This record gives sequence, structure tokens and C-alpha cells, in this order.
Amino acid sequence: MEPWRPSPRNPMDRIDPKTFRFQFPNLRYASGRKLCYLCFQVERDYFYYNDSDWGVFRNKVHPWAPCHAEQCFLSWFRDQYPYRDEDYNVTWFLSWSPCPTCAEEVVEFLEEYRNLTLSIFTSRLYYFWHPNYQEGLCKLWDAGVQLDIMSCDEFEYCWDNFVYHKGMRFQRRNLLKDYDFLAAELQEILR
DNA sequence: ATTTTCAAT
Repeated sequence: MEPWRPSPRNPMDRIDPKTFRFQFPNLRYASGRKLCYLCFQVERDYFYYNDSDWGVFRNKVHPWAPCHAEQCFLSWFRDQYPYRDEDYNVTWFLSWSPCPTCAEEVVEFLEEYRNLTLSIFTSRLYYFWHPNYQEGLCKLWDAGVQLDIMSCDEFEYCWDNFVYHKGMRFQRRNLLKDYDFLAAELQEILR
């Protein structure tokens, strides 16, 4: 039997608009958001040309193979890009910020890929009042990861690129509801 | 006003 492999193309290419509006707002109290979405973009400088890829991962909830969205990405990336010396620019748009375990795994990943830069925009801070979760974010920061709260530009970018908008124009609605709180909290954590 | 939030009685 084939080992299970996470793929950004499975089960979804893009997020449906309702899901995006429910899962992505900047909220301090985000009841019911029991999933994490990771939209990504990969740009690679490959000799004389560049290529890029994009996709959406969501955490896997199978009890026999649970996988956070970040772990799905890392596993997919290692499989997709075994060329560790090349230059990569990777951007993530996360609905929840990484847990301490994922933060550690990202730091290890960056040690493998020396020429990879990772920028993370997160909509919300996962368990931001827990010291271990704060420490995880600091480790990412110390490893050179760019960390920011998703703001209007990122929401619009995600809407345009990762959502089945079917021509519907981007509207910020409640997406930025608790942006100020979360941005201040992140500043405080990384200080 | 609150923190259940990478689900599960």
C-alpha cells in the first residue's frame, strides 16, 4: 500500500469563500475554528529561470496520522524540492500560528535548507498566553523567520490567489476585527 | 465579557 503523502492538491486547490471568511479573521476569541489552514507560495531561483508554486494545506485529523498544516507542508516540500542548496522564497499565510512542536520542526527545516527564506503571516496567535507557545514563536524569529499578523493586504492577496472567489471582489468585512490586539501581542512576544 | 484554539461523545 502506498504510504500516505500530504499533497496541496488534495483535497482542495482553493478555499471556498465561506470557509475563508470563517477561518481567517483576526480574532482574539475564535471559538469553533478547530482547523488550521496554510496557504503557501514557493518561489525558486533555478539557474537561469525562476519557477513558483502555490497551494493550500489543512491539518489532517485522521487519528492514525494526525498532521498539523505546517507538517503537511514540510513533508510535501522535502519531497517536492530535494535540492537543498537552491534559493527559495517561501511565504505562508496561516489561520493559526505554529505550535511549539511545529516551530521546532520549522527551525530544523531551515537548517536543512540554508538558502531558504520563510515569511509567515498568521491571522491569529495560537494559545498566545502560554509561555511554551510564545517561546516557539521566538525560536522562529531567532531562526530568521519573518513573522507578522495577516493584515488587509495579505487577506486581499489570499482572497485573490487561494479562494474560489468566482469573480467576487474582496471585502474586508470582519477580517481585521482584532488586528490591533494581535499585532500588539505579537510585538510583545517577540520583544 | 471570554480565551478552547491544528475536533470529537
